Amino acid sequence: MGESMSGLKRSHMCCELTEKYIGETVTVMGWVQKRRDLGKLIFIALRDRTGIVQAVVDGNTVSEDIFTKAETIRSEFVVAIKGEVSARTEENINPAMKTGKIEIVVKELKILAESETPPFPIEENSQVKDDLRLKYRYIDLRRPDIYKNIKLRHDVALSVRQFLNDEGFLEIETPILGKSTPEGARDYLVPSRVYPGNFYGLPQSPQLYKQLLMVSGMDRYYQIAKCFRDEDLRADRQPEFTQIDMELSFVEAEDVMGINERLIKKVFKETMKVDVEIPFKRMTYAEAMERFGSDKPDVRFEMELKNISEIVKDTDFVVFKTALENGGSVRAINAKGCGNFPRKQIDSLVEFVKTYKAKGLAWIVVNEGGSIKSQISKFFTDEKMAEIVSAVDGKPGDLILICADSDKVVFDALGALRLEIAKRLELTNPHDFNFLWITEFPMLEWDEEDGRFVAVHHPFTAPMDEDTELIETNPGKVRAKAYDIVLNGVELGGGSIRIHRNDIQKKMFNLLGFSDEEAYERFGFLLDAFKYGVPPHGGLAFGLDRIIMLMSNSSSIRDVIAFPKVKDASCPMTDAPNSVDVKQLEELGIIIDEKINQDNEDN
RNA sequence: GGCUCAGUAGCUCAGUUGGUUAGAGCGCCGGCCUGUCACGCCGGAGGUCGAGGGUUCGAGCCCCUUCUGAGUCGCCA
Repeated sequence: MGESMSGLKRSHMCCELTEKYIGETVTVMGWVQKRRDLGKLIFIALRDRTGIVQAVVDGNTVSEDIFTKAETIRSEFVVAIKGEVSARTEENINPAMKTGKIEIVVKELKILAESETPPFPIEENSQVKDDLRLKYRYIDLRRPDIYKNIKLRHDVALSVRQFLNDEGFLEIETPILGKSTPEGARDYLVPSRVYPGNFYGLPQSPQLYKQLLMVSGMDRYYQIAKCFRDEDLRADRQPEFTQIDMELSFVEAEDVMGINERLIKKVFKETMKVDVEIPFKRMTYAEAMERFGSDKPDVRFEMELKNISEIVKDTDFVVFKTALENGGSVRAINAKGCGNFPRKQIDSLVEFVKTYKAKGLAWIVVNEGGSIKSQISKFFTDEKMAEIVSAVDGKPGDLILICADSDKVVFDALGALRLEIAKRLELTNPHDFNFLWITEFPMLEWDEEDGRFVAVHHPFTAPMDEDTELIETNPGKVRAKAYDIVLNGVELGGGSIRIHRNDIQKKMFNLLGFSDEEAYERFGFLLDAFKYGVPPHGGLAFGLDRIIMLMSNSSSIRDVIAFPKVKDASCPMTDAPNSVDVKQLEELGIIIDEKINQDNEDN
């Protein structure tokens, strides 16, 4: 049972205490990181969110009552300590501790709460498995590295708010209970009690609301907004996540990008003391695909894709020939210095690209002295082989990897392979922050499954002025006023200038396969709003979690979210989602399928 | 939904060709210790080897099924 803290008032956080407090009486409260009991002398390492300070209980000078109490202390007990800050003698200084030059000589000690032995050690660089950490997340959050991430997240959010405030933005909340708009990601649904059988949709983003706020004349809006997507999880994807969401009136793409460059510069400077150079590099979507096989390239290293279709176009090699005949391409990357990869490693690269639907990889090793070894050399003359090697600037010791297929497969496979090789060779430095804008995205892409165009960004993205004509003639070629911000190969955010003309918006919906009636059914409120004076506007949204993940060099987004979910979107701590009372369901007019009930029991 | 990897003490892991009573470090419990800070020394407890089934004289190890977690592909306008 814990003692009352009455009579004691905390005077300092643990790591506030430095040499300048020597001689002062202070009161600190926190968790016991460690008790080191030397018999008649007991050291207590006391921890709060600022760090650890050492307290010492001297059996010769302290009352027997306090000493006995100190002997019962265990890890993670919550204690209050009042005592005098004292200098450590030279030989007792601990240079590894921020407070290592001082210690608190205990005068009063209260055990405010006892603790069971924690299920895993509370220490930095924990190797404990994720599910256990998440079941006891409140303990996991005591670990300094996770605390640092949560603190960094706070600092970033604060810095963002200050910057946007200075730039004239209003922070405005938008509804969580909204209208389901099943275009794109799957919505989370919330049943309505008042209208049984009807549902709210949780927002995938505040997109429509922020555009309406522009119609309202709010001029500049931002929100640090929770968003929800009912799709499968990944290391960098959670079902609920946070966006720094903004929208501006009377702006062009350049204005939005400019403001966000300055925002990033300020945030990195203030929270990380990192200088980010602005303006960021720009690259069109087409260039990014051609050079890196990705619309979010990691440009910290080269290993660029080279199209060698022209060189090999007359080949009899059936793999290349088929790819080219079907309108695909043959492209290569040069893994510099990897010519010594053992066969097994090359085989594993071949297996790797199969994940991306590539049928295989051709490879060429450039030997010392310039001769080459390749399983495809019998299909090509020495001159052709030399041409291929020189196309990717092959030098002795290099490994050239070639993929032939449809452009999509080649880009996917080689784009991913490039990253995989970089990972194996440790070519990237996580402390380099290499920002990049990707621009001129295609507005639409053809969905084979649905047999219709779908919006690459979203249906409110404006086409580029010079491509407006193409909407009628060649929709697939229309480029959008859309821009993504990419950091070290991770898509941090994206935005666009929106359509602000009703006629173009309707055309867009028609292209996406909606009749006027269907478009009205879904987005009528937006189309109506646009009748009453809509300013040209555009905006952008950052994935806050991903930014913090990269800033903190975390391997998963989970490490920067206080209470994240695991892979099946459940929470091991609270056991959400859970079944509910029949009564609750009845009120909502919901009947659970017998088969589902059966499945749940079987599990 | 597919593929890959993992699951052995509270935690992190080892466990050989299938062969005696399943081990280590840390942690935990008890004792000793006045300068520790990865405290030290002595002693101790702690195991449904994820679960179920099978093969075998014998299974942590082999086979099948299944559960849990992670990564990834699909998916994520």
